[in-house]
Amino acid sequence: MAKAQRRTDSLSRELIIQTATEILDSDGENALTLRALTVRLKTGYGAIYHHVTDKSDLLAAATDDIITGVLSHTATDADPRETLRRLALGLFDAIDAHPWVGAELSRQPWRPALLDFYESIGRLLDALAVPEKARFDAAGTLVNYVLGVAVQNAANARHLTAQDADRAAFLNNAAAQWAQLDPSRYPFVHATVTQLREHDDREQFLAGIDIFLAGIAALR
Amino acid sequence: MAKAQRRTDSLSRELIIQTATEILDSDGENALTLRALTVRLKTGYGAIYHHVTDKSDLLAAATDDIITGVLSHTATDADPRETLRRLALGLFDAIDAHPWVGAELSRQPWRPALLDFYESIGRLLDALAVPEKARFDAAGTLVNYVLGVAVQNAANARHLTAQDADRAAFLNNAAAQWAQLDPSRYPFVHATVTQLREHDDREQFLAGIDIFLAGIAALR
DNA sequence: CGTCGCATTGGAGCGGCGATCCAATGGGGG
DNA sequence: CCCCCATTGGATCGCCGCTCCAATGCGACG
Repeated sequence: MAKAQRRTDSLSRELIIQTATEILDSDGENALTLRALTVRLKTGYGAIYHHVTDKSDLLAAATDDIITGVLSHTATDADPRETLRRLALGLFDAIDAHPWVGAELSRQPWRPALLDFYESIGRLLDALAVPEKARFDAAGTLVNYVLGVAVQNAANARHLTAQDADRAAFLNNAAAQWAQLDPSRYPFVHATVTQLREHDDREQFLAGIDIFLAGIAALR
Repeated sequence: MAKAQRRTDSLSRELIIQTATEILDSDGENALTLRALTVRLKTGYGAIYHHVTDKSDLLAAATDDIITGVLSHTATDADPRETLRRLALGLFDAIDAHPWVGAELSRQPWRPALLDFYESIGRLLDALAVPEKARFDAAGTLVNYVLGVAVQNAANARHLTAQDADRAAFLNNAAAQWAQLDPSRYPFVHATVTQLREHDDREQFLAGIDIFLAGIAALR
């Protein structure tokens, strides 16, 4: 009675990771503090650290969960190119839905979950008849491209929550800034303003995948 | 006499940025604290904040310096593909020498300096006769790839300074871990161990650039 | 059916961070 | 020559991740 009551239902690593994911999804990356976790779980620091070694351990586990989910839910197609597109798009959609995953991958790009992704890509490149010597470089290239997009997405999400404007307003604002650039110094950027305003991140991501696939085909 | 003596030579934004760059280069990303800056500059917090709005402002300025330097020192070649390779390699080398730039770009991917990079790529794609509609996607794809590599580099550098082993030992360690993976579950990764140990990041980066260039050529 | 060991819990407190605030200062313009 | 204000240095704040430890009650065991 002297001290606060002790919870009867048991805490668990899974519950902590799940709660962390909820906080990250609803309030953004830097809303995940241990304080916020203790409040939400109605517990103390010690209980959390008994199940989790680190904050980075926590983030890594949450990220692994998301990526593992993507990989296991990706259907295989007869055409390896189509399977690779689905795999990449699945990752894109997951990172689009959970932008903090992109930021975490930029900190820890070689998590076990990404190793599975890497393995999948390697096999698909094999099916696409990419020569063995080129496969290593090709797989690394694709992973790096996806990683770059992930980081980009995470950064965009950060700016969107900072100012609470929606995506359209954000793009219009960026486009307006681009339009004000000196056309003689930035002819390309200036000419691209319309496409910036109207483009779809997902489609552009897929366009990049297709450029990569076309480039791979040239290696055959 | 009552308070400490006041410096006679004047502080400046440039000096602060330069000192920050020195700390970042010699001791890594998270060695840059305001405390470390005050010690190195023999000054106080107030003096620094009088010239710099933020820590992020400081990092952004330091990053812009590095990237601007790269862009201005890249020679143009008659062949646009070669110029593009040089541009990309210049950026790679700069990020290799200053890995914290990669981490900073992952936080703020649309700094003015990167806009110049984007503009250069756009012009080169024009010179490569890439159709106007495809240029936007192609440029974005290349930027994303370079960004992904930058992030990867920054992460590798972090792990290298954490354990003070050199690069060869680090790669051998990673290769050993890969080699211990279940060959039936990870046939591709398992088969790639040798290339992981022997590969050159710079060459692999360039191989990726060439894959994308080949893919872009197919758009013509 | 006790009882007791120990895995689990909650929270006070530590050191370090970025950032703010303000009194002291001294070089340069009138 | 003097005084004003741009510039300086550091005390201080609030928040962070993390450590430490006393209290607790569940379940194994006699």
